Amino acid sequence: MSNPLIRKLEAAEALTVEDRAVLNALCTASRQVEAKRDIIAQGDTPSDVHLVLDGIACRYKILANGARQIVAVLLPGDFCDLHIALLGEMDHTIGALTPCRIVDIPAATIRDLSHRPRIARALWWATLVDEGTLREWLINNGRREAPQRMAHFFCEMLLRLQAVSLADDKSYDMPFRQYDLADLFALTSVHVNRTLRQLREADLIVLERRQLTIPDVARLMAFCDFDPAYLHLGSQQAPTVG
Amino acid sequence: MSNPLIRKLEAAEALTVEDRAVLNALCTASRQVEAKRDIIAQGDTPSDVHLVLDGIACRYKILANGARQIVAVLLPGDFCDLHIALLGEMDHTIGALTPCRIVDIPAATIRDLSHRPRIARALWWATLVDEGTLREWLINNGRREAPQRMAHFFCEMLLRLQAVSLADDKSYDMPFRQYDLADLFALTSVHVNRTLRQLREADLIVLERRQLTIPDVARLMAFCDFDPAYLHLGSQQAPTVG
DNA sequence: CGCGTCCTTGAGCTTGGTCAAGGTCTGTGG
DNA sequence: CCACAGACCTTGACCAAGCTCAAGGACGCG
Repeated sequence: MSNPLIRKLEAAEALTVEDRAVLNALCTASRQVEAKRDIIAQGDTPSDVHLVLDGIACRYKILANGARQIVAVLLPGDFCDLHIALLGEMDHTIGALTPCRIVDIPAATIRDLSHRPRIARALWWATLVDEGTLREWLINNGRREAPQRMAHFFCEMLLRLQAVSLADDKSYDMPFRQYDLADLFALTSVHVNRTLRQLREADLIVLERRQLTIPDVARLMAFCDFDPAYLHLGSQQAPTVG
Repeated sequence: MSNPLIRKLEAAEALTVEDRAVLNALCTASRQVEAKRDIIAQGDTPSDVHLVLDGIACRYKILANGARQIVAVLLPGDFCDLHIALLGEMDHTIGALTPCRIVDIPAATIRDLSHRPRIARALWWATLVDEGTLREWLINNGRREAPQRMAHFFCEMLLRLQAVSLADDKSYDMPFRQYDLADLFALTSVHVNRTLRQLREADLIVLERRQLTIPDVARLMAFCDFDPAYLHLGSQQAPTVG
């Protein structure tokens, strides 16, 4: 099986054989986390960085008023909390949405990695892509109404899941319950439910038994003004670094 | 004059004399941008990365429906668009809020910088801090109501402006018009106006002639559940003591 | 087959939006 | 020193997207 981390980083930077060996070595010991369990909780002062090898997780924060906001969805090959290595804080929680296989990597190991120039640049690249995604989410949640907002996210997930072979042409298994969607979009689950119905009635999506199908992907993308450039998923590529 | 970029990066990583010389050399040629002018526009395919030496700018995107969302506020020492160096895209606009002094740095120069390990780590660190700020904004805009949302941002700006000596104990010049605030918070300017009045009436802020004063900083922070950890501003970090 | 988890729907409400009209402040030219 | 214009702020009246509360319904699993 190919290592999803290597697959992802090589989209940014051609790694050496040795780089790949180092990265593979990181992933030898993994642990299993059940769906809906936390991988690491806010308030912890962890010494490890967490990498998703398999499964789908999310990063979220619970506020004093009890509200939850999901701020990232993590797929195989994604680091949950790279910032711990350099910033040493954990002010969010990482929760498993589906059963996950997780690698715990000591923060010091990540800092060592940053001495390998290609890996360092690839990790920085990954951080920049994450930042771009966060910007799109801020825009999406801020300035699109519920139907377009949800549509936009469904498009993003289609492409990201395709990149890790978890989606086919036009459909994928939904790892989100409606209350997860609510906390992604800063809506309530009641409103998510009604909005999903609208999207279904407009034939923009089909959603049954946790399987999402997009009958006409181009039409859904047009509906929500989706431009995939921010995901940097490969077909269109960044300038290669000498 | 001390270089605000060096001041910022040294918060992350001790740089060598040579590192500092290289960074200083970057900043020799700067240009002036008037308030409300764009520094670089979305759709451009730029070869330069932009650094704010002086003044206050913001990153925003205008959607097809005409709505604007501001996704970052940039202070002296902040890079506007570091991602261009590695991702080669410009899907947002950078606009000057006040008169700004800007340095244009070729993307290739940034990539060269990434061969200096301390600078590379410091830049990565800066990217991670920006990402953390974006997460807080997503949470703030998503799950706090208008008064707390605005209060939270005013607290953030107080600390960030203090870090670059643009704010004193409890007040600073507001670089934002009310419609800028609207596009920061995903509200309308009418609602921003009413919410500002509420905050004023609760004696949480004083805002006159574009000068914001926070009579009781700890009280405002408590009001909006503000925790400054995500800003990673170094030592001075307790709500009560300065 | 019964229970827990999640989904669905209705009725009424609230936060924040829309539209529109004035008001204030500042800079400029007469 | 005044008149005017442009940019921004303020306010009112009304509207709607999305929220709250509450009750059922579907479905998978022990």
